[in-house]
Amino acid sequence: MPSAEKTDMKERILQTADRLFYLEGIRAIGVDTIAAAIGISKRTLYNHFPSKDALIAAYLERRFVKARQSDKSPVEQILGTFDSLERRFAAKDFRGCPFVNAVAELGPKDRAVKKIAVAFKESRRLWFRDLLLQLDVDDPEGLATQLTLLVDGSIAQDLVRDDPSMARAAKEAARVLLVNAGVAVAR
Amino acid sequence: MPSAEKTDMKERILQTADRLFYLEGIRAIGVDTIAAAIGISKRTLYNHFPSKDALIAAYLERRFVKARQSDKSPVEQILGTFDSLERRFAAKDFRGCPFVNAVAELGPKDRAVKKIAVAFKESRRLWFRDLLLQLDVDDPEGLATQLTLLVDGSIAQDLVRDDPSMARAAKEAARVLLVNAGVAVAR
DNA sequence: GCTTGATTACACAGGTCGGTGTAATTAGAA
DNA sequence: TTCTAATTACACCGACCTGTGTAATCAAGC
Repeated sequence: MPSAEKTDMKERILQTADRLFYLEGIRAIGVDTIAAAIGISKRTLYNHFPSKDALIAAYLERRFVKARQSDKSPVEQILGTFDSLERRFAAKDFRGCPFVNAVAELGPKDRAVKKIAVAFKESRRLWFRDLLLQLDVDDPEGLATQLTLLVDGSIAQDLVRDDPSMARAAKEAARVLLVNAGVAVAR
Repeated sequence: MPSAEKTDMKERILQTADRLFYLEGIRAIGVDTIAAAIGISKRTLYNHFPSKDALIAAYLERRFVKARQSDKSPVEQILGTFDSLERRFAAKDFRGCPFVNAVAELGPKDRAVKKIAVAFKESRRLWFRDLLLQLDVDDPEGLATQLTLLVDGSIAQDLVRDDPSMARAAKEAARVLLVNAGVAVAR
């Protein structure tokens, strides 16, 4: 009973599923493909996940990474978000927001997928909002929402255009919104 | 040889394909489903379209509607875009941007789909840019890009959240960007 | 009435999909 | 060694998919 390898196997399956689901699409990748890519039998995969739906759910939950702590200033963290985005856009393995893609792929009926997608979007909005609260702006809730629009907008645009500069355009717009809210932004 | 009905048939197929592809997803809908929904045989569908891929292409091209003329002021047209968006969000048959969804569904390899998606995004950016040119702003190209980020961002957010107010948040941000560019915006 | 072209029903090919059943095999723990 | 649990190979199921072949039917123009 290799307890270490058992979790490793589950994690290996998840890693491969993550890569294939994200890069090729959830509907485009079958369980056989995932098993073959790892070099395990399909039976083993089904010993760790009861169904493909469960694997999809685990994939999305694993993508739901919490925002990390940072000692940078709130403004730097907010604007730095778009620098990170630009770096991710430039990577050739970037293919949009996995949650938006999953909702688009699986349709409006899949309540489970939509639920986690909403939770993810809201968590990022709250991350922005908490930073804005430290900046004493008038409407942190509304401004946080607007920043998420710029994030998701640049992601969607880069997905179809393959143009990482969309992140910089979003950053410029974010800067204008911050300045308009009375935040002192280094130029 | 019903020449009028022949084109009607092709249009009827396209209308049904549009509805089902958009609402349920391209991969989720088979040609049998489309034919059955119209009440025609699958053979008839294949008499009008050589393959499902051709039907998908026709569907996307039909979605590529040119921007209509308007006698409203450029500012009203720009901000009115977000009012239209909010109305579309509120409709229960709204399910995101068909081009972004198609790219997300069909993967990065489908060059044809990506091409028309890029063309659509660029046409909307140019529509914004031409309006901004009439307003004599400093950087019409960049500002037009930023406006498209707000449009696509609100679409993506509404897709997962089902929250039409995202359009209003985008409109507020757009107003700030316009004011910042020196445009006189009615308040 | 005859011709012509569109449409029909229907079977079917060839493939992929998610998921299961089963018996053999492996490897670690006792 | 012996027991146990994971993994393996592999066949198989039913469902769905895109696409085709065929022969019959229908309707309109001449």
